Amino acid sequence: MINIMLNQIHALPHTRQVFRKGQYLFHQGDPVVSMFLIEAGEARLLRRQRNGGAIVLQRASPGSFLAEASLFTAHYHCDATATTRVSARLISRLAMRKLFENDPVFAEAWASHLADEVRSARLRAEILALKTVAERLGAWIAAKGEFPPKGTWKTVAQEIGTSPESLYREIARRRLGK
Amino acid sequence: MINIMLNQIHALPHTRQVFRKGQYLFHQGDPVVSMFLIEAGEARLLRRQRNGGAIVLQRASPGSFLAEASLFTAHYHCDATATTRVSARLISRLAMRKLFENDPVFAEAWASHLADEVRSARLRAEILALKTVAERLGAWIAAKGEFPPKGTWKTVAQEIGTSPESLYREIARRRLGK
DNA sequence: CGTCCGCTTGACTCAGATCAAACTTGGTGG
DNA sequence: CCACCAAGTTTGATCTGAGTCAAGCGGACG
Repeated sequence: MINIMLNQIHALPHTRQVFRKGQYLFHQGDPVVSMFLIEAGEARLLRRQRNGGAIVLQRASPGSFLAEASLFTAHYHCDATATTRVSARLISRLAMRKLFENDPVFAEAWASHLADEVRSARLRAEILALKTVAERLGAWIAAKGEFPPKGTWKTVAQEIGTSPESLYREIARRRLGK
Repeated sequence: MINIMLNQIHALPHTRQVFRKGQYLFHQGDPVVSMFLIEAGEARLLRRQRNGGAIVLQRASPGSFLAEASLFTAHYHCDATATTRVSARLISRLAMRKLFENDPVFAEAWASHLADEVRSARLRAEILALKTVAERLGAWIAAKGEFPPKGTWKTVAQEIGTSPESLYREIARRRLGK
């Protein structure tokens, strides 16, 4: 289902573009002409505040779209920057909209994709709302269905919003039968 | 736009149903026959684990849909329970799908609604990933554009994943010019 | 063989959770 | 009008989970 969607999208007119680390993919206020499908690296969607700080709204890694909401808005509401060197596929927004309007199968696949994103973002939020590392790891395992394989621990620590050291300790604790 | 969608949805065949606190709205595995629009109270979507614990996947408050993803799946993947007394509007899933398939305007509105949900869920996750209460409150204010009005503080504390006391202290700290 | 990176463990420190106790406020009913 | 109750707010005291800094270990890879 999701693959059908990706196939259809890949068939659309597009270009590839590479961004240097720190470079902007687009700015708030820019007209939306393309959808960004990240192929390598990491890009962030963020809103700058007057005090200089910035809130991150999305972290897009390879395989994910950068600002899904931009399909239906004329201008961007946020900035997007590359946190690493990024390679992205730029797909014509107009072509994607036409596809959405004329092909109910694609429309359903897209809505379904969005619903999945909602689910996973909410799950992440609920996990992060837990107070202890033990609970967060427990929830992560319950959600994924498996114990995180060695080699991914550092990444998992980031996902559940804790320091690598704390996660290592929690894992060690579990090994000792709690 | 969102209002158009709600109007269209309200015009669909539906029934209203009240659930007692603790009652299940549906169980994992049940066939999806209706979409739930919460009108009063709070309902949670959750996945139970073998060890007895449960992970919350969504917290639906008045005005929001309970399991958006269920529009496109035949069976529920989770349980839903009422955390308070809940009044919900049950909308025929079939009717909503037909509307989605035949009315491009509705389809767009629905996808747009989902994109918004994605945005806000991701924002919540990013806020919860911040380490200090000061940063979380700062991000919350930046996102909402206003200081939380008195009377809502306890709720805000919950939203940003902290205890009411800690939030009160942080607010007091801000009053003293940082 | 050296270097990098992920992992491991120890020691220290501190933000914030928790418990507890007052005090404000609004609403309710007598 | 007042007694009274419930909720939200304040503030204090205490305790603990986990972030941080630091030092050491082991495997992968050029």
